Amino acid sequence: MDKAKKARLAKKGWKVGTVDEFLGLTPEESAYIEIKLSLARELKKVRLENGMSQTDLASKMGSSQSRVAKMEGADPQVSLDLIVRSLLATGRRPREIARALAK
Amino acid sequence: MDKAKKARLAKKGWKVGTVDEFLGLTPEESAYIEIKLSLARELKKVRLENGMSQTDLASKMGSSQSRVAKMEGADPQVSLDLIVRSLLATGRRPREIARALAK
DNA sequence: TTCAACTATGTCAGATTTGACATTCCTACC
DNA sequence: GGTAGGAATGTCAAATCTGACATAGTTGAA
Repeated sequence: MDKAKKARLAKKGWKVGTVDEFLGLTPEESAYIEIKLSLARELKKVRLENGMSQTDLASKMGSSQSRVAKMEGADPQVSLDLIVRSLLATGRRPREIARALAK
Repeated sequence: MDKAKKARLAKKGWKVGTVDEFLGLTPEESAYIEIKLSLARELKKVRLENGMSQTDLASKMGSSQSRVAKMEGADPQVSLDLIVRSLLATGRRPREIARALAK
């Protein structure tokens, strides 16, 4: 089982201590994941605030529903780039993205 | 000539108005580039503060000198992911990255 | 329950990004 | 001049990410 799979399991509630101690992540790795999770949550929040479905957002930014689902789930196969671009597509400005990043 | 090439030229001083009006970028595209530029500048700043060469940083994060140069130059062929991971590798924490992102 | 809308998950071919390498450019010092 | 260390640029095969699709799971309303 690779880290990606482990991370998905961990996300589903199979967490005992902190994520990084369970997975044996370096501080950099877990910080990276935290950033991704923060932005993923922000994306979902913004989308719902605007009353959009994942399909709506996908077409607005030229992507697909499944990829939006993966973004919001902070899937390891989704880049920070894509999440940031999605936030920008919803109208979020860099400053707001910055605020969300470390939240 | 594609946008990537244009952006590289623009960076070299061939700028008249704002970057986005010269290149005909959408607000989202230029916001994305601004973010990348901000983090790229931060990376260079942090590296120099720590007295490291590009080669030093590259080996510290398992990359190569040329890629570090491209990160600092906000090259279109470099992802935000890589720049963020580099910043984390230098010891920057998410909150500090957030502050740099919109600066 | 059935239905419909929405969301999650897995897969894949094509696109993009990666580290590595070679090469060139730029200073600064001798 | 020459030499050396650092930085920029271009290229490429391998790795990673992407949109699209199929499919399965979830939710809520009738």
